[in-house]
Amino acid sequence: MSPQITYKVTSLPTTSNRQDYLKAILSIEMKGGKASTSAIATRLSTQPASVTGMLKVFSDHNLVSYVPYQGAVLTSAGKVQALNLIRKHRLWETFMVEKLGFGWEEVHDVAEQLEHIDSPKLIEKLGAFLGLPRFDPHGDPIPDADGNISDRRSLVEVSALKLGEKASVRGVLGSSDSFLKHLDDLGVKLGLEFAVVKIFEYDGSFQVKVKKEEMVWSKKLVEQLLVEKK
Amino acid sequence: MSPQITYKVTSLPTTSNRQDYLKAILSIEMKGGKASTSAIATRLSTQPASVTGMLKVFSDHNLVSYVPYQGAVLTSAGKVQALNLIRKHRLWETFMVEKLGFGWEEVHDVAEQLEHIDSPKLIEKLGAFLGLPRFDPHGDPIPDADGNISDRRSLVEVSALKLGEKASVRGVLGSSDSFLKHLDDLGVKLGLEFAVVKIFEYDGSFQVKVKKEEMVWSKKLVEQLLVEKK
DNA sequence: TAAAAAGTTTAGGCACGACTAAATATTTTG
DNA sequence: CAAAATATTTAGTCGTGCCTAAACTTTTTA
Repeated sequence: MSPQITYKVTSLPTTSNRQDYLKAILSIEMKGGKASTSAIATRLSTQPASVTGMLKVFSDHNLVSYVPYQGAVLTSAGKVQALNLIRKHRLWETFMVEKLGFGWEEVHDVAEQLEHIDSPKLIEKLGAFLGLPRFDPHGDPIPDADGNISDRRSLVEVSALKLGEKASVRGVLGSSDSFLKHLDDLGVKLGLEFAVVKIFEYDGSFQVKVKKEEMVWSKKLVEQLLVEKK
Repeated sequence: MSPQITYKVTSLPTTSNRQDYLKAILSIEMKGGKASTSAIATRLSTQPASVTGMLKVFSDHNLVSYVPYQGAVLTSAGKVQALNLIRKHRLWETFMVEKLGFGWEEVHDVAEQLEHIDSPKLIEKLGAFLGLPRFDPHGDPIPDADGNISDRRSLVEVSALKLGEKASVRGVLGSSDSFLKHLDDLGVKLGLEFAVVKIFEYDGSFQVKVKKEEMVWSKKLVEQLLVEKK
């Protein structure tokens, strides 16, 4: 019999606070920075000493690899958890804007609460209900259930499209209530597919074809509407 | 100048645990019982000593009136809070069943989490999105935003209707997944209005008219479907 | 009215996570 | 390369928000 080595099995209870730490680390890493103790502390408005304590806990549970004085790096397990939080946050935001009629700027704080609801099945069903969106209404990518994340840079404004190109609506720039209301009036929703039929150089507006119908989008509109090329 | 008397203004931070206490007290009161220390303790699976401590806190903040050894009675402020929790719980349950396709029996635990989300506007919009339902899919009444609550007893099974009566679907008895699925297949949703056109004594089934269309509901179905008479 | 039941108080504990102060390590810079 | 500046860790405390166990008090009931 070879000797048995036992690792800590008991998983770390997920508290809302710990989840905030994970998100903060991911967000620093995604911006290309190093998740140093002080960078995390700044982001969470807390003291470096508090961060050190938390990083040790995370390290013990394999959520980050942590070498003293070297900052934190998410392990794949930690990354999965953090991406899942972002997924939940953005799905809830999408739900509030798309289904409940909230303005974009109102939803962030409530989503901060909702993202801590623990029910994988709820998120699975919510995602399906929303049509498995890959971007939230602000154009930020929503990680899928496996943590895959589309590239924000694959989105362009309508105004960058050329004649004849086909695309799907994925989000908006800016967050004005009146813009979202305007889109609603026109029947423009996330996922809407269209083709560019004409471009009016004169005033920068675009004529587009949605299914069988054609409509004209103003310069202002085509500069704020994010789409994914087909 | 007359002397100033200062009362405690700082409101009690709402924690999920305290909200559970309020709900427990309301639920005991609604069943007609006295919310004694031990009754509350039993319901929350905790010790009487903990309950006493909490009741003192509540009493200091005017959520219950509490006389030692006499149990607790919700004040109107406490009742408002407790009814609001029930409203949130049942709206979320309705959302999950109606919109996300959950089976009734699956939603309680998640609703326990969701009911603690703090955003009056979210609940207002969710209620509107669901069509301001007055009953959840289980037939239990959903308090409105002011705490008014319809009477469960105003609901009857379809099988109790007489020929020619009109009614609206308000909920179901039992919680079998297959039953809900069956209703879905038939297009029977909360709020559906219909009239009883024929009653087949032979097998207990009902012929009903929904808008212009007629359909037959089996004995089993009419005994499990809760409706409100017109 | 005395024993049983119910309720209360006291004393102490635990998890979480924040903070400060002091010690230590690393990086910068002159 | 050594001092100064900066960053990090350690050590020790504190507060919140619960909990339990045990001793004590009040109310109920037989």
